[in-house]
Amino acid sequence: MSNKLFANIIIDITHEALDKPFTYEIGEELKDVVKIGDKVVIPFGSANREIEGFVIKILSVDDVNKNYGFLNGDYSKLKKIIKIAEKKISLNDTLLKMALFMSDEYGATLSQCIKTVLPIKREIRKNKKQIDVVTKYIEENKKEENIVLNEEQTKIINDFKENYLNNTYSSHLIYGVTGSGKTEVYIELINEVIKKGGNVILLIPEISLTYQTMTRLNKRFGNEVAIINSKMSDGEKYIQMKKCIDGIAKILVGPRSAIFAPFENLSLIVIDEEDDKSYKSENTPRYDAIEVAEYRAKLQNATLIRLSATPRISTFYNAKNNKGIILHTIKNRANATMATVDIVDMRKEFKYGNKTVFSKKLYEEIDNTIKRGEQVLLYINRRGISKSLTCVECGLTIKCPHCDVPLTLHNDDKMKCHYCGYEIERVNSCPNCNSKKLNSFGIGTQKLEDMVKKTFKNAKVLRMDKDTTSEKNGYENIIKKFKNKEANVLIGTQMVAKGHDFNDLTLVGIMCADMSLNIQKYDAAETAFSMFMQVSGRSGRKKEGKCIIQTYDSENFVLDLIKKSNYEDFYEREIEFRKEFLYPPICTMMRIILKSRDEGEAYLVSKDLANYIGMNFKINVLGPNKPIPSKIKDFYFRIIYIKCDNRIFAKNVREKVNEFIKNKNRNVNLIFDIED
DNA sequence: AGCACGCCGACT
DNA sequence: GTCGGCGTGCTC
Repeated sequence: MSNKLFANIIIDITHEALDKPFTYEIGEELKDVVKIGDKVVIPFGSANREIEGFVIKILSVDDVNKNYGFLNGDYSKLKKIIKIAEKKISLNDTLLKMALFMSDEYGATLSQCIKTVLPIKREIRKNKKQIDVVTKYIEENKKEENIVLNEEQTKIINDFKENYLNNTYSSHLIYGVTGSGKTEVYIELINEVIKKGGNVILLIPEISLTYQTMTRLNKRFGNEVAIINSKMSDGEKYIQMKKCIDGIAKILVGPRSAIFAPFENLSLIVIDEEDDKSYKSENTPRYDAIEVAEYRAKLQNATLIRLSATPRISTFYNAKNNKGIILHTIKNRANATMATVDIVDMRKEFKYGNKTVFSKKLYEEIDNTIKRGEQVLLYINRRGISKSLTCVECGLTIKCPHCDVPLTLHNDDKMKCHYCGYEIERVNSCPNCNSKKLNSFGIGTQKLEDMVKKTFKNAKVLRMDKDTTSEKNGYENIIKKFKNKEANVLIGTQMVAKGHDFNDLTLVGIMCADMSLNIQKYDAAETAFSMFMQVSGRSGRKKEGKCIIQTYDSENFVLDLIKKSNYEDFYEREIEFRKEFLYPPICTMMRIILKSRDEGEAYLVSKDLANYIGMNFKINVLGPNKPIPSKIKDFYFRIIYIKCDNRIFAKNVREKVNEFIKNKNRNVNLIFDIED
């Protein structure tokens, strides 16, 4: 009787009011089976419908009496666990702690955070022909690479060996220009760690760096490397995770979700290209993988290393001001030359009668580069400049019926919504005034491809964007083709910017810099600066290279500093701006996003809420505003920004805001996003 | 989230 | 009388 066991369970329903543990009895037959982290099936609610939940604590009779004194030993009010749900990767103590951390930090339910922390979402069919994807990288790379490290690289490695890789937490930034050999440094450090039996997580930006990172790591560490990415199936992911749990793999490489690797003996977390935007999740919980990495490194006494040529402003600020990050600088460009940058003013081009998308300078350089047998990369920021259709007579732009964005014209004569996938045949007359005079504005990757082909008859063009990389190896295939010189012009969006070394790539064209510079966000300059630095860095890795930036705003300070390729001056200017107008990292900024099926409701409740915050807290409230886009998949959005002194204050506001909305009982959802 | 309970208007 | 609309409240 007295040796009954109970379990605290987080149920798999995402609702504020249900975001707490429920206590169930563990029946006699399950006593030896149910463990912390297990997924179980339980009866819930008056109808006892069967739902799933995670065991987060095992309780004795005493524990239950303490918490449920009113039961007076009558446990019949507590229901029993039905069974254990099918086993997958289970939730260990470290993962559970990370889930709790994320729930508290980012204001999502614990149930959502537990699901985020577990890499495999669905049941795995026991298919015997599962392939270990790592082998493909090994097969492709049998040749050895001879690496000679320079003085700066050697010094950093020796420092780490002596001081940091000794089983206590410390946090570092390795800041070095493109081509300064940061990769060689972290490979050496990984080597040191696994020699001592430690495990390593290496975070890389989503997809784009996978291929080159894996080929290099496999050369050095063979089958001790495991990998995950979002294009892999659950079965493929499972194989990789299992290798980590069984100790076959010592290193897990992957995007932000790889921070949840099931390693017990984690000693090192490396974050490559730490300023990459993909480390911050855009879905609930809106976690920053670098913050989670910091938490985990502290928890497991591991060393945390970030690397970048253009670190986040906040990272550099914390490193420079001794706020917990140790700064290491590599000054030499060890194995690459620097491209020269030219800024071309498109207003002048237009004035002198050039109405094409290529400035005279860019035209000539593309032509010359192709003639020399070398390669060209054209970068285009697709967001906002995709080809849309507008009526010349009444001014109507053809929009998606479900989202507040124009439909984009594609070559197959379809019009597509880039937010929800909605698709129609190209319309021939204006749905508003029936006019046949529909004009397409803007230029996307496809149109640019057409123009390049038309303008340069020797051009062999490859295009890399969402459409051409959707299949599993789409991204890698394009990179390989370009490396093999099957094409001499590569056109692409953000995804072409990252880390590839093409020996014969000597010209980079940034087609329209203004689209990145004019984004209405406080960190637009930061994002644009790193993007341009990265793209221009693709030029002249092995030979002398050029970069041409086309803009309507040639006096912009960001472009001037790109020309000088001076991150530190950029940092100084940017941090002054953040201080003057109070933005992170000087303050903590929280975005409160209201989401509703009803536009009026979104409007009214957001006004109410902004008012409430302004009345009750001494903080800066901005908004409510309509975000861009303000409607996605038939949900309407409003957004409120608040600026606080610190994160604790922001979290306190978040709690009160949740309460306020709950009591109002209105038909809106809240999403929180914290930055500092 | 999803189900039951309960209080009101409408109806064979 | 009684069927069913949805507002309110609870779930170990």
